[in-house]
Amino acid sequence: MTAAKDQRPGRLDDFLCFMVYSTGLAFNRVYKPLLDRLGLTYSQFLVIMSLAQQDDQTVGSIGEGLFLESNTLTPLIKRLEAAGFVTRHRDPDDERVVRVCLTQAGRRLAEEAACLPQKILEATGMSPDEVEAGRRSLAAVRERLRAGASERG
Amino acid sequence: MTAAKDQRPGRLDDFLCFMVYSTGLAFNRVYKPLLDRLGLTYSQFLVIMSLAQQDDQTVGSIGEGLFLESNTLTPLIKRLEAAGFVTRHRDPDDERVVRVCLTQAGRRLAEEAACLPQKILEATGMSPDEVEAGRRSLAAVRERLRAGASERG
DNA sequence: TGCGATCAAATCGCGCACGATTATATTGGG
DNA sequence: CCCAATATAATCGTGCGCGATTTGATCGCA
Repeated sequence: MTAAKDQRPGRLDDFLCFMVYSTGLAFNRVYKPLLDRLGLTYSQFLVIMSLAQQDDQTVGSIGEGLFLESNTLTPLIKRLEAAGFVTRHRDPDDERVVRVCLTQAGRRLAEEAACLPQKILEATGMSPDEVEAGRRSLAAVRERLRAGASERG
Repeated sequence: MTAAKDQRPGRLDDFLCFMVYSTGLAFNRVYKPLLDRLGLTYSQFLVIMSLAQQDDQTVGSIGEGLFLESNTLTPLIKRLEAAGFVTRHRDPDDERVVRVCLTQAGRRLAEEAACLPQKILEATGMSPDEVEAGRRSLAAVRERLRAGASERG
């Protein structure tokens, strides 16, 4: 049994927030060598996947899906443009808006990259049920965290 | 029902990796205003918690617990030192090693900060069982990801 | 019509993460 | 004992995240 007088806080692994944080690091480390071969960072990969699901999006709508804002996305998308994977154009109907589209090279890249999440989960040896259970748990956590934020903000 | 001919990849929310990533962002956003009042970033908070659990650690042992290396930790810990929360000293028995200790101010800070994870989870309204289920799922995911990495690396 | 309010994106500064390299100390084999 | 191998931190460059601010376009209303 645990010593009754032990006043020290629990190990970091006992915190859900740290588990999310450190699992994120672990995912990044698995993705990195695979994405390096495609010339993408993980965040860039997400933008490409978002555009593959729905092309010709604005910076704002990409950000809604990824929970990021223009301060993060603008330079990231410019790097994707410099690499030849996307194009950026002001919307003629509303010059405030920038529309982002996949190039042909971007679509080829998206096809190559689309299988990565599946491949990586298979390589971990987890059952689809295990994966789905974790995903659903986290979706609930994220929803709760965001709900609290919108109450206060 | 879903259209049979829809070949597009699933939404980002269908990926476990993205769920971990975006839940990490959501956690950070909840923690940030609270940690700002203490003058800490989330990573600095983790180092303080690690030292509260076990004081007088080396940079390396802190890194083992947090899954980080000296390239990330050295500048971070120097900022904690500049803020007066920790001290850094070369170990006289092995001058390669740097030992990190909480100051009195650091211990006071740790006491204030220790309740944050609990407080935040309570504020989300999730049941302890829900939280623990998510934590365990992720622990398994992280373990699998790290096991795969050590096989290859 | 004019003009302030609003909105979208971009810009800026800071602090992580992390690969690659470097500096310094310790260890071990001949 | 010496020197190569190893170990520990530190340093450097790049790309996020993000708060705060700025730039420029659109909207609304008097």
